Amino acid sequence: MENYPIFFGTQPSSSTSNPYHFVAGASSHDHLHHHGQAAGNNTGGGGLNQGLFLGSKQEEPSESKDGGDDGAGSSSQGGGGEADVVVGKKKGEKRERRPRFAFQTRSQVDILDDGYRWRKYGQKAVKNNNFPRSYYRCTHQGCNVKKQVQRLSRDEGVVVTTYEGTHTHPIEKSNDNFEHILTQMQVYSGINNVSQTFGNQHMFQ
DNA sequence: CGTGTTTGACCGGCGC
DNA sequence: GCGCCGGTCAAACACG
Repeated sequence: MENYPIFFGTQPSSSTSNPYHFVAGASSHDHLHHHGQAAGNNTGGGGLNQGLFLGSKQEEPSESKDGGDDGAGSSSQGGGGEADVVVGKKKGEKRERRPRFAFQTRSQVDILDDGYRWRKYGQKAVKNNNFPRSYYRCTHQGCNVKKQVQRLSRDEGVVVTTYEGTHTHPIEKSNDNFEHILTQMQVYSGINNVSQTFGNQHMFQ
């Protein structure tokens, strides 16, 4: 994998009941997007409709592709939380650029349910990592959003999730877990190492 | 029977 | 040009 601008603060955070701990990467020019419908759902405490996170794009000179152990070793990366992906098939065709957003979570489970339905379409063992990387695709028709889930070999409690693309449809189901996640999600923006905690979903609109 | 997972093959980009 | 490596395909399989 390339060098994603992921900020990763290894906080010891063993805060108990919640299995998820977000440590997300974002640039100083945060441009979070919200795709879910505004209405809440009838789950009482729910009401969170969460779209894909989008950061600002920032080209970054990738160092060495298969350099050191990616993820675990290289923790000093700066920049936005989004990288452009070229999905060009033919030379004549315009190359489609889709946003990427990578973040890391502390989770016991590999699959964190973010409210969308994902279909697994591949799994590969990557170099310098004992754990395989899983490839998922959104099952909604016409929605090309993909995501990769990878666990760090160094710290198996850390799961790196990389979203690619934006959902063109509202979220399918509410997720109390994800809402709970958001409350503890921390974004390390920029060089100042300023962390910011999401307290509510108003952040995403 | 519909939907999602598993898993080896295949392919393209990139470095040497 | 060749080989490595990451990403995707697709057929078989599992499960409700």
